[in-house]
Amino acid sequence: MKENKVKDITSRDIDFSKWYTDVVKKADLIDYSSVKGCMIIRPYGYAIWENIQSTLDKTFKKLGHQNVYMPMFIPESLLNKEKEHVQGFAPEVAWVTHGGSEKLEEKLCVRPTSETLFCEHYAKIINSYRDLPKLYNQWCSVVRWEKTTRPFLRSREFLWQEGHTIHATEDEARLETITMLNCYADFCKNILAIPVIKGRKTEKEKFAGAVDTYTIEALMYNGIALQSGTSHYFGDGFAKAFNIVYSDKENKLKYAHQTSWGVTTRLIGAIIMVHSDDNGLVLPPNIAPNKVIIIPIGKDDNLNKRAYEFKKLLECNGINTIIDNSDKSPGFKFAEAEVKGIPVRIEFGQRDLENDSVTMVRRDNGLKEIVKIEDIPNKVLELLAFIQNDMYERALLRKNEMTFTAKNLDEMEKIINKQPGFIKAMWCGNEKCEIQIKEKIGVTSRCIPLDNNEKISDKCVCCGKDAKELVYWGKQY
RNA sequence: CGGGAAGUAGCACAACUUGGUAGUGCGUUCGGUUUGGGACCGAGAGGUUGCAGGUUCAAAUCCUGUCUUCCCGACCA
Repeated sequence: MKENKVKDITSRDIDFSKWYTDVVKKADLIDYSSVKGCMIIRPYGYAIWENIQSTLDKTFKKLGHQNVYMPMFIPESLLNKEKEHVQGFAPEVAWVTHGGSEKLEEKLCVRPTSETLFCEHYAKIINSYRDLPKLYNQWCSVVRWEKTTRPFLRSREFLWQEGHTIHATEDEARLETITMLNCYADFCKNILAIPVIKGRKTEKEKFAGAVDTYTIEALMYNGIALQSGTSHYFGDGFAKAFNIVYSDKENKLKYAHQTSWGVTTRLIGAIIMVHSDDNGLVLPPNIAPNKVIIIPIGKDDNLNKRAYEFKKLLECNGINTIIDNSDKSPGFKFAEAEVKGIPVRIEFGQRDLENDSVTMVRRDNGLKEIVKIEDIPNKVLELLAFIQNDMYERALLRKNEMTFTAKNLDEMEKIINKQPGFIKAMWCGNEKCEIQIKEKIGVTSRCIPLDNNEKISDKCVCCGKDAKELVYWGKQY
């Protein structure tokens, strides 16, 4: 490996946690605020979120979803309507108890999630099968009073989207749940270059109030798993609690079936922990706010003029480009561009121009290439596609390398002591084993994979009784 | 929420042990010289030492509380 070119970033192989916070700060993604766990998302960090948002929003709309906005306050009585749901969220909600100096008659919870608000609304607007389905989504922030906080991975307020849909039948709702799970998985793969495991959560790990919770699980560089998105099938549980009924074609009253699904700013944490390196952020081209940075070397006016020409040329091809023509030294600019993870750097000086060429450098692997000026737009387009693809392939390879199998607890323990990662192992389906594995080995069930029928063994990894399912286990953020 | 560490200029740190009114480097501003991997010279600006109490003639320094950050656990996207 090359020497670390960036000052003040701890090596990720020496102290991964420290490295993560260093990158977050040095790339200028966030600043801390004076309230614990509440971060200021800086312009560069927010630009990444905006890209995530706009890409997903288009996909949602293509699939027929509409955006709405729900209030941020939930009356206590409303939150209390669905038992499991309250129990799951009550420990971490923030309450508003006063308006001005007046004590409120009923305290208001700051939404940790909006199921109850959507349900209350659906109960009002749904009467007939003709009113179904409703495919709503909202972009907003939610508040969960976390004890331990980390930028992007766990903050007390975070940005997300929450889709809430309601359907006439179970089949239709289940299809929606899986459709959205696939939508997230495809987004991670194609846009964020992050491979994920699609799966179902165990009873123990599922969302409070859900019949089934589906998840996409990504593996970070250090082998720790990150739940990166969830999609829930609610059955008619919420419909019963909130009395959401409709008249079907035979004029019989029926309960509706619901789903909800969401991804959060945590995805930014995933991008960092999957792709970035000791020189800072590495952004997949498809999500990078700026795809190219042009750095003219020297202060000749002509260099500047050419830089703007190149920028214009690239932007005509839809490639966001910035120029660094400050009077910092070239080395400084290179390092700065690397910390920020800009996928392609174009550098040129008088020497290059005399040969009608520029130098292009890839952020992901540092490879340099001399490119003829006339080839610039095509070459950049090609490079961006290569980078996107290579970043996914590298992440996939690393995920696969860090995915192990175990037939019994001893094997599990050996694996986890040597190198954290995903551990595939069979499970009998009994929650007692799940708890025991967590207590003894320190890993939790991540998911029961959807598209993997492998049989590691006939027996449960924990109790040795007949195995029912393959489970991905791992340490998690 | 438990266990540990830390908070002094934008950033990294020194001064704290032994109380006497804050310093270094980087950055920043201005002027100049530079430019192919974090340039150089000169001049300047920037601080009620996280906050609140207490001890004292006197507190960055000692004591108490509190807030924030980081690390390790338990809980969660």
